[in-house]
Amino acid sequence: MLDIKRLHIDTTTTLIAMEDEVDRLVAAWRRERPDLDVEPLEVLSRVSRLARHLDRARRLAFSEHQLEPWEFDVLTALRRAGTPYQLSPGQLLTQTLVTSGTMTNRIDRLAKKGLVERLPDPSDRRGVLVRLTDEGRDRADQALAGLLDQERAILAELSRAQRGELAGLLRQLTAPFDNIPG
Amino acid sequence: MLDIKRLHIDTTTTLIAMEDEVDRLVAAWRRERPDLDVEPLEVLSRVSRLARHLDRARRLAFSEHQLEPWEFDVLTALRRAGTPYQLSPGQLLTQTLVTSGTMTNRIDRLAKKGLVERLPDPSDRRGVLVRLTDEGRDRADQALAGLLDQERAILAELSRAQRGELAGLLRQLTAPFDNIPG
DNA sequence: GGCACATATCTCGAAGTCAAGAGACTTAAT
DNA sequence: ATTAAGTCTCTTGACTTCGAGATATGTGCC
Repeated sequence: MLDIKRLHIDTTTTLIAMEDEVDRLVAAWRRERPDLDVEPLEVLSRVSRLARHLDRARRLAFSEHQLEPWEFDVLTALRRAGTPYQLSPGQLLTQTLVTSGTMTNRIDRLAKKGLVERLPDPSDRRGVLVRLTDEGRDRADQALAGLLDQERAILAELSRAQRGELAGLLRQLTAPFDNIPG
Repeated sequence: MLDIKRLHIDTTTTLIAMEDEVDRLVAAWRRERPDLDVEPLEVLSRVSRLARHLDRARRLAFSEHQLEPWEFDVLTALRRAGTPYQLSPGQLLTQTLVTSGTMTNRIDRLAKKGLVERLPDPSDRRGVLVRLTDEGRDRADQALAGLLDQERAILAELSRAQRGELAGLLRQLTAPFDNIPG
């Protein structure tokens, strides 16, 4: 059985690894189900749990700018599109991985707050274009800066080289999902 | 600026790294906001996106056992506790990272399906103990085996050593959240 | 042109989550 | 004993999401 904590110590050479919830979870499964190989949990349970912690941290970071995470997701998708900061609702939903009903609702609420506006698509009368207002762009830019500051603090646990390595390993796992449409 | 794809190639030595959505997202930010250092996104956006993909995959794996992901989370927390498979609602919420209102609702629904039962705590009359029924235990065991099979398939992208390294790096990020109560 | 099918967006109702607070009980200090 | 503060669980109401279907427009074939 692979001893992951030991490997970790080998790579850092300075500190004893701190235990986390997943170490306790895996130990519990090995006690209760010694017949099963639970090694996959060492990676994927950490991914899921870390994502939950990140959601909470993001919510906190955005609250300083009076933005909800879902608002940030939509505004930054438009911001990344570049000037004139316009996308169709359909393009927005493929980027944010939500359903069309949800996106309609989100656009309604963002428009009511004056952060986006709906325009008729000149080339397709079924369609609509969603455009970022100036205030929407500024709010997105400010929130992004705040988010990056907070993420840097979380990642300070790792050296630059370790962050690069981690990003590369994660890419190997995400690439199949992102490239084989699933 | 750190070139993460290059680092990745160095560590694998066999394959060209495939691009993923985060590479495209980061490239868009570097075009639109060249003044910002968006390196943190290389790690943490991948964590969030991978977690979303995992949620979908888990939902699919569990549907073969007529279980929702939230049901699995609660049942397995009890299963891991070991015989007699009892925990308080409070212990369950620290393990599943949901709020107390949500947990009350979940216990209600699981009890209605006959997978858990509520018992008065003999040592604290404010308290309740939630106990797994025999059927609940069997369903949890079956779903866990299915989940592990699926996770092994996702992780087949990585060598055993890479999985160990990834687990160790992730632990360094999760440990502060898990140990400093946040 | 007219018909069938595809596409884009919106509407609506059901379901789950959260946050805040209420109610019941425990603990510790006086 | 009594009081105050703390703990544990449940209740409530607002909010967001999803999924299915409705409406309007576009596209291609005959």
